[in-house]
Amino acid sequence: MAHILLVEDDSDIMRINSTFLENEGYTVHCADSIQTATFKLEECIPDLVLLDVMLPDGNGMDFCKILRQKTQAPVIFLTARDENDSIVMGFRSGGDDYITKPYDLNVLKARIEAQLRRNAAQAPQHPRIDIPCLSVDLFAGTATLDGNEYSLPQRELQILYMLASQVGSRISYHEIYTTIYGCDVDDSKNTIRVNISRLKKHINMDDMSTYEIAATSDGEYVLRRVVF
Amino acid sequence: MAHILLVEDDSDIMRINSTFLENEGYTVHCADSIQTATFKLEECIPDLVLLDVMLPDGNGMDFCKILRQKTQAPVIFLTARDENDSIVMGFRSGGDDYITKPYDLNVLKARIEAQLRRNAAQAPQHPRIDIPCLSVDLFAGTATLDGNEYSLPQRELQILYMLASQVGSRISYHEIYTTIYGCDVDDSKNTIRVNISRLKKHINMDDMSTYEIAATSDGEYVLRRVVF
DNA sequence: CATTCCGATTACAAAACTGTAATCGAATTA
DNA sequence: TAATTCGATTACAGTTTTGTAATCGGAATG
Repeated sequence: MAHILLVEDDSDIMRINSTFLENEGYTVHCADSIQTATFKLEECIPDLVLLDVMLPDGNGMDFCKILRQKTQAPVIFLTARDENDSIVMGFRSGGDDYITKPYDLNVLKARIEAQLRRNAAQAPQHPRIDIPCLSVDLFAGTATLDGNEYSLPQRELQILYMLASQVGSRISYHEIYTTIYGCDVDDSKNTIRVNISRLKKHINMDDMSTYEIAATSDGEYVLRRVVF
Repeated sequence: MAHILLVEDDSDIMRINSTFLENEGYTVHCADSIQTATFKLEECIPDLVLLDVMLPDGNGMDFCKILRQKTQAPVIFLTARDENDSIVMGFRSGGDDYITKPYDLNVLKARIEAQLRRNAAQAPQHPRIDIPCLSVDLFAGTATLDGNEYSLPQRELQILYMLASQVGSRISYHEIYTTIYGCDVDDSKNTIRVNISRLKKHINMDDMSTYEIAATSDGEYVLRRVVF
């Protein structure tokens, strides 16, 4: 379950909140000052921060800016003030939500859940190329051709990625080599040839596949769709 | 130099255009009908297509749609008609530009260059994570920490990519394993541990680095920025 | 202080990767 | 038909990668 860092100097509120949140299943780390909070930040990794604006040794909003260098965890401000200016400043300093005291504990819970959900939702979708019948997933190191997935070694993946990112256009072996190796050498042609050969075999690219890798007479390659 | 497929049934225009373009350094493939053009498409890989709208065996715009299944090469329509309807239809069928006859050959040249430039310009920028002092390039298979670039093996790269994509948040070894291997097994913890250990050594991550990989007591990892 | 526990690191061996070189094979030319 | 050329494929060997198992080392516990 998520870890919550609660920064609050009023001991009653602190106790009520932490008890409530622990009962809800959260792991709660408490701090009653900016100094303590800074220290806590070193040992716990909060998934969310509840931050009182008025603290004995400073302003919660200022602390929020510092906090942002350490974590992207959502910050919910807790405050007695509900002037619009204050709210605006809270968001501007990097806050994600703003709750004014007194508040209902179930509202607190709902807002916490909303923030955590939002954070979890930003699914880390992998960078990939997706064209009909062919996709290349750089993260997974795989290619899917006509429904079959193959995991490819780096060199073959890089070449297929380059070709697939410009289906139907010529790419010279020279360009491929330079992009992959950062420089060019005499024998680059052979290296690329061998790796393309391996690639074709690896992903079972044959007459039945939707795509073919064609070589032109002057050292260029093209991934092209075979249309019957 | 670029290859141009010229589809035009008027033999005079054909000759003038192809001569001009060849003198400009392009390789020109000629077709005087849709049938011939379809055939040519199999043997040449055009970087750009000049397409007459009125052809003996059909409409150039219809052919354009078919052509789009084979290549993303820009298509420039050539036509005597300059009614707006026709132009709109041309673009709608997948055309990239529209030139009305009679036209100046230098205008043709300029428009061709513009299309080719545009196509080349869409630089295939690699998917990467970029956060201060750390970047991960999935295409190149490299990571740059504090200015030093290291090329990493797939497993380490995958882990670093996951951690870097959510700096400061907890990620369980369970989640890492599942994401990378697609399933989970009993001994997943050890595998991840070992690979993280390798990763740290590989990119020289130490006390002086901007980031550290912290492990929590319940099997979670966090990439976090070290702030002094 | 001895013991236990657990995460981090290291060791190891099988497997995979990959550049280079050799071989093949079809098309072209003499 | 023989020779040649050149791209595609295969062979090979050194290196890297990687899961598993062993070892280390600090903290907690008895």
